Amino acid sequence: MSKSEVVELPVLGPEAVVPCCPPITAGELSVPDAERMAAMFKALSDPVRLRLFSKVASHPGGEACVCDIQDVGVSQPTVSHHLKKLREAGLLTSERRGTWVYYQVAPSVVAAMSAMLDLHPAAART
Amino acid sequence: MSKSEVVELPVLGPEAVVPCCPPITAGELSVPDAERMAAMFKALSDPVRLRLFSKVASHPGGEACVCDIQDVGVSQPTVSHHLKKLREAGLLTSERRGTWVYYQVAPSVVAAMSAMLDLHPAAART
DNA sequence: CACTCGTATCGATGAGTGTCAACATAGACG
DNA sequence: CGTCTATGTTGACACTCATCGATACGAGTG
Repeated sequence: MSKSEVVELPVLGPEAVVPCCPPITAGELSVPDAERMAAMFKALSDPVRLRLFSKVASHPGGEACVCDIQDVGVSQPTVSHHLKKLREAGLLTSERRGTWVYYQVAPSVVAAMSAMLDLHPAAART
Repeated sequence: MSKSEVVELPVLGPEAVVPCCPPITAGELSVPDAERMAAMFKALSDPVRLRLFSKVASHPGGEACVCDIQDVGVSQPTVSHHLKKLREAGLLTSERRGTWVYYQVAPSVVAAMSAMLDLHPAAART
């Protein structure tokens, strides 16, 4: 997991949601922070999207072709629609290689959630 | 309704949403797990709810009176509606003490998120 | 008991969302 | 070029949701 240490800017739009947010228990969230965090949670608030994200994340290298993950019980346009939403939320990135399109977990997504939730502060400090 | 009993919600069944879920990167989520996790994320996918939750969580003892947190820019019925949703999602619990109603962060909510995200596995395995 | 304050519920409404069928686009291959 | 496969886009529809005003309930207080 050495590559996920990098804090590079992925190919996100101008309104990427992921890089954000103070710990949730540290104090009252500001309105902009709350909106950013809510947008991120909203992207994961659908069971189909969650399963798609999970399938990509659990694939070797955090990368998967659409053809590998599209069996989630909904039609192909719906899969494409959900993948687009995950992309717009900054949780996934996509790349076309030949015939197929591959989706990757955006770098430092889980780490951003970790910071946001301020988990195990004692362990994190030491 | 009883006096101090606030546990009569018909919507919140025996299975609250929070206690759940394998790590998100460990493998493909099962459909029931995805639905549970999505419900939890959905409860936090609204900026107003996120700020309400944050206000409760950042109060001393993880507890706050509604009167202390209801200034989030929406009307009082809307605040009540959002608090109800957070309650139904298992993220908050409520208790009436005299005139005021106090909301607390449900135990092990953050820990559940931690397990779900598979953060700091060494520390989380305690 | 009447009045007031804090909180929950109801009903309505406008905005948003998940889903699909149909169509469009892009690359591979003959 | 034509065609096949893999994804994305569009338009429509049913459904959910966030919000509010009005109202009800519950607990103190005079």
